[in-house]
Amino acid sequence: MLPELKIQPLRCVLAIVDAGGFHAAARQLHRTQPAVSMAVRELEQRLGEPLFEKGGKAALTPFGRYCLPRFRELITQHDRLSRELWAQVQKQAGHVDMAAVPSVASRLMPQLLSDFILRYPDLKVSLHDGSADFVRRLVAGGEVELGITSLWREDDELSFTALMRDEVGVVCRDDHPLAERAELGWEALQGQVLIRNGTSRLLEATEAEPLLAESAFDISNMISLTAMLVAGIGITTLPRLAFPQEYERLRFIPLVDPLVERELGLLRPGKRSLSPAAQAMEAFVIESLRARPFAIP
Amino acid sequence: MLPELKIQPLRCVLAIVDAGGFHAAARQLHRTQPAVSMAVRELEQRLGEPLFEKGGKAALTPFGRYCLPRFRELITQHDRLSRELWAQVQKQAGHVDMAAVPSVASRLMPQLLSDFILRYPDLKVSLHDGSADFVRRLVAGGEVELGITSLWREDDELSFTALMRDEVGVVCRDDHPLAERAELGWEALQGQVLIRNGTSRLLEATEAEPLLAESAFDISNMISLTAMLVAGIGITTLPRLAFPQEYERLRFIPLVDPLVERELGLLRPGKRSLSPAAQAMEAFVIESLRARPFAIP
DNA sequence: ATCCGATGATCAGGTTTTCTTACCATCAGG
DNA sequence: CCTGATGGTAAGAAAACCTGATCATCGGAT
Repeated sequence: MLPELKIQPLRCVLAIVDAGGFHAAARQLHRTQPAVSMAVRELEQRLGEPLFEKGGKAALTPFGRYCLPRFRELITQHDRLSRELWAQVQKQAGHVDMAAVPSVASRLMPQLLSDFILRYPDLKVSLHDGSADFVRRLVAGGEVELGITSLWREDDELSFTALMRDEVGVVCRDDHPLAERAELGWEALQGQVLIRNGTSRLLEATEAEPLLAESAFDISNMISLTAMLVAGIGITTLPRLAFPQEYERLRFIPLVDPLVERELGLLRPGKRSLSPAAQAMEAFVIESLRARPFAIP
Repeated sequence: MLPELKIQPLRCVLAIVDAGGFHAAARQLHRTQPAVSMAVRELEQRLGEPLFEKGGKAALTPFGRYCLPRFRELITQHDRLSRELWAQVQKQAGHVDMAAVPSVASRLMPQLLSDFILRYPDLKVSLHDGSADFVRRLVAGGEVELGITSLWREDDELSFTALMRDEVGVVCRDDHPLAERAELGWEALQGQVLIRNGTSRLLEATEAEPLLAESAFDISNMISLTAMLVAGIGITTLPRLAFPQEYERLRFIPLVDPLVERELGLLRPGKRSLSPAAQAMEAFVIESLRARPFAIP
């Protein structure tokens, strides 16, 4: 029952009024004059009421005058929306919610994000950080679109792209007997006070697993963990990227027997797609991390 | 550069989401399913970004979720406009500005307007009143769309439809020598104190014109005029419709020699058209006044 | 496992809409 | 009375759109 207004004919009406004539409007719209005429006529009989006076000149009827500002308003809204969506698609606007494991968030993301906003100055980024499982749940639940984390459980809802290797090593104070060693095997750790942490599960299912059973502490908080290490209470194992370089007295000694590595990479929803802004971020992360040491090509 | 969004495809997207599937949406839109599919695909490649996930189910992409409320908003605006214009055309909304000569405004319009709003309960009317010339200027200037008045000068910008005859008569107090006469010729008025008024020009170019030269007063205000008549200061000539019936002591005696009449009718812009509401009023006025005594068929 | 019903996607075909080209009617100014 | 504007009109071409038939996939029932 209600007439379906199309945008183009309305634009014609505006052009006719603004340009002051059918010919001028046609030129402005890159159409021919009859096209404009017919578009208007079609619109008029759809509304059941003429918009322009019949006699020669392009003068609005009272009804036309009534319509004009309303047409203009609708077209304005349309154009605003069109521009807005276009900006999203062109990555000139938008928002990415992402998450990363703490080591990545603190050691890699600052540089990466600063490069990112250089490339996409108009995109906004929110970065959450938390344990690998936390990151996984955020991505799976759709609360963030991307995660940078280590994979530990396959999930066919999610897809993981490995990007970097991160080798596990032993962390101890500089006055520890092992501190000057260039590398270690797991036997060297036997009998040491080993502090477990969130990354210790990387040792599971390796030859070094027995060590975990001996460990006296399990500290998940990084601040607490480093405090204990600095205090010389014990040693721990950490991936290199998680090793807090800013503590001068702590040393990182690679564990070579067994060689334990975690794979850091990008976690994204498996089948579902990403917002344009997140697509940009995804490509950017892959490109950036692939260009770093320890990258997985 | 900017994509031109059409309303229908947007409506498709909403329907798919609301109905939960392409088939259901097609049913709801009275289209076939391929039509819906293609409309969406066309929209997607116009935007350069998919709105729905590819795999089987009808699930929105993040971009689709972003778009959805905006699409909904634009469609709402469109429908509001469509409904509004439709109401105007169907005379279920709108406004008429009109003007009438005082006699008409006070003697005919009350009943006419009350009938009008019964027929068109949702239309609003503004009624101005003033001299015939004032009414003509309002119509010519576009300040009102319709006037009910007497015509005295042809104007090819305006068009006049005669609707009623209104005969001129003499008005005097009930104790005046002429008061009991059933009709008069102009000679009977010679020597009387004649008060001119705004309608006296109707006598110009008739045999009675000499009377005007003798008249001592020219009173345009109706209240003042009746006060003078009631005071017995003189007599005047008035069209019957302008004769103030509510004064018991005043008498109206038709002037039959010469027979002077004014033609009351509807004045409207000549070439230009009327708003839908004014069209309704125009037809209603013509129909109403044609059905009255002294009508001009 | 297999069948079945439901989902969308795809494609050829025709219908409708929309545009263009060419021509006509009217009017104003030289 | 031409001339150069205005818009309107008609026929054919192009584009957009819709339909009907068909296909691939998936999930649940048997």
